[in-house]
Amino acid sequence: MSRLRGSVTIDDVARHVGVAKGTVSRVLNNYTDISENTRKRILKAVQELGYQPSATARNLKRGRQDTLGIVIPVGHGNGADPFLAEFIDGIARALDELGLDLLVTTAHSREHLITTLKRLIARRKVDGFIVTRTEVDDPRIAYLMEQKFPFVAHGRTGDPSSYAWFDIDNETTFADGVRHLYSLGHERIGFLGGSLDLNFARQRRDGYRQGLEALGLAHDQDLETLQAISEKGGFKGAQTLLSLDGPPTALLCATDALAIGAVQFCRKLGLQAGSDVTVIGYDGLPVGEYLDPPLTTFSQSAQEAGGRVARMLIDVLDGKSPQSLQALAKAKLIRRASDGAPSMTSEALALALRNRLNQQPLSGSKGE
Amino acid sequence: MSRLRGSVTIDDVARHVGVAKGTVSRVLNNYTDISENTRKRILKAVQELGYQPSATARNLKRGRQDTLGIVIPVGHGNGADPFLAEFIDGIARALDELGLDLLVTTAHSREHLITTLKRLIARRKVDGFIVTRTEVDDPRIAYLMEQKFPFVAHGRTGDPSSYAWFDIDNETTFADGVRHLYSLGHERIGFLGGSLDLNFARQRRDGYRQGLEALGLAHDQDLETLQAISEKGGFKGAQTLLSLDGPPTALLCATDALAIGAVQFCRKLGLQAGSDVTVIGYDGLPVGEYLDPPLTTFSQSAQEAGGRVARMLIDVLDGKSPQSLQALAKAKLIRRASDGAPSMTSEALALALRNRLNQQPLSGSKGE
DNA sequence: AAGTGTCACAAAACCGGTTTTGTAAGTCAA
DNA sequence: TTGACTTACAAAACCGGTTTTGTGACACTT
Repeated sequence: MSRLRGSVTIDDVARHVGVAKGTVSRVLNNYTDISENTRKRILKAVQELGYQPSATARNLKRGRQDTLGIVIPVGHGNGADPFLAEFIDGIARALDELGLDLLVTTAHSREHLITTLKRLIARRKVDGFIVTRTEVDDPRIAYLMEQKFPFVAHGRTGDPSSYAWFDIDNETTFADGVRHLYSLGHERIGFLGGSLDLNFARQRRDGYRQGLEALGLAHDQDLETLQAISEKGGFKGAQTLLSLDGPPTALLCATDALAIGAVQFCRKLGLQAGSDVTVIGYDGLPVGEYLDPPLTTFSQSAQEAGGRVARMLIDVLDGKSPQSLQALAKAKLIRRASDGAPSMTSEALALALRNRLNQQPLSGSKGE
Repeated sequence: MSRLRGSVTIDDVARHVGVAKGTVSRVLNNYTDISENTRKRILKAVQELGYQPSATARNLKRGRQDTLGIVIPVGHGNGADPFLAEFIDGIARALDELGLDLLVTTAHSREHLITTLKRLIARRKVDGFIVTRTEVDDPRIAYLMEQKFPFVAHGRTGDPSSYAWFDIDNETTFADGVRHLYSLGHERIGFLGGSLDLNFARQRRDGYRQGLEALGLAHDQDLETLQAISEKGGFKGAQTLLSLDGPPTALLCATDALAIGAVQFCRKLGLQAGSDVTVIGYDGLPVGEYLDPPLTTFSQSAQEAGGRVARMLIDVLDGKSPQSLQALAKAKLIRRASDGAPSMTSEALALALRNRLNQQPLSGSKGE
């Protein structure tokens, strides 16, 4: 595996002009102690020979890689996360303007996540990390802080006080969601969430509770269900909640994937999402617009978030204090057609559901 | 932006043991001319000090980066490509096993694509490239071949004879699609494709034509439409084809995004996809399963393709001849529910459509 | 006229590894 | 016993840059 690309080096340029290589370097790095004449000759030679400095050699001396890293957790669900794809796009765009690059690796378990982090740090392949999908008690963040290695988190952990992060105000967003549903006329509002290990899932659940409390609505533990964050999980969650004696007339879902599965369950029972049952998601996935009914969802621009986080990390590398780099954004409700005033009360819904279920016993989940 | 990570160097290890640093290097690289005793002492010190070699320094000498690059075209559509997300996952997994990493950059125009390629090559940040979404006449591939820089393409170009590639047999797949539709009873089969600059789009169109010919069906140019590869494009394409005097009873779409838009158009007109009109996509997007109706589609494993391509690139770097690294795979039809026997003839469909269109004039496209 | 700066560049050190070259000590055959 | 090989390692060169140090030529004071 040899990669002996016989490319032009700084020595070639120096020899071509007849100066020392240090001089060439100084010209290229805009030092002032070079005569105009020499500068021109060197620049011309650089042009002619098509010289570009080797990032590796430069990095070795500078101790910097001009490369940021991101480790993506994969495999604990089905396929890649559409949010992350746009997020990475946003990062790459921001970095491109600064001449930095992004190293992407994946990890399929918690241990592997840390192993990969360690390897990249030890080998000095990156200058800093972007951490996504933070957990309440996140081993990656613990490790990076312990190592004092620069990073920025997209999402917070249980104690977000001492590192840089960018996050959505999940609590407020979900409290707003509850308020929105209440204003539509819903009083029994269900929450379909994900594992509380994930910080955003916990915050969204908390926001849901806060929303209920602010409105003086009773909190009913039965109206909360936590599932795997996937369409399948959404299907099961909707099944759980709608099988209650007093089913919710609206389902606030922690992600679009959950909402999509919930809508599917409704359709399976012949319920119209948007009138018989209201379903709201979160993520603003483009495909939501093409579902039936088009999905009402909270949206943040993943691309924008990526750019923002990348720039924050660069600030950290420039020596800014991480504590001063903490920002909260709000998600926007995109109303499409899966929400609306309830067409029946919880009691009527329960009755309708009982009839359907008797007619048509469930197969448990959509199967292949 | 200083990154003076005071980490352990090979000199520290050498001094700690009392040997020359070359000796340490030889131990770590499994040279045989080291006594068992010395080897043990060095290994112990490495362990104790937690030494890990700097990738940068090693790369400088070796002239190799242990890093592969991928440049993703973005921005000429809406958001990130879900296929690519899984594809990258597949690459990253394969590379992880070999201790290599993946550098991801994005480019938002043709020129930018080449600029980025040039920069990465000149700066020697990567050892080879993976090129995706090949065009019939692809400037990236032309450039890489001219530079003799190692790469593997996912997808072919007009002349795929002299480089390494992995591709789906688009022609056969789409010819099979036509055969499948014919066997269901369809005789007027439409094709909803994308720009012929993209090689896969062209091949799928060609496969469609070949399928018709093999079955002795007439080829009607009106039954082909090319649109932007997006849900919006699919919506417009379906509108175009179904507005014909003799509309197709089945739509073979070049991608899932197109199919999703086409199904939306059908729904808007009150047509049931799967009976009134058959729609088949290509990509096997997971979300297709949760559409109404669940989308019938051709599928290839993006993740598998990523792994395959990564391993091919490593073979190229190891010196294998690119010509010997060319592989064609087949996509599999995943039958869900958007295809079926036609419920009406083309004439009946035309009549039905005319009535709908009079009742309910179109807004042109789905709006916000 | 000698001392002092400045200018513009050369020369060399350095970053942290790998690889080549050199060599003292031990082994073996003649 | 001596020359030829091994063995096991030290020393140095090298990768391609950046940065520090050194220096000759000239201008400018006093």
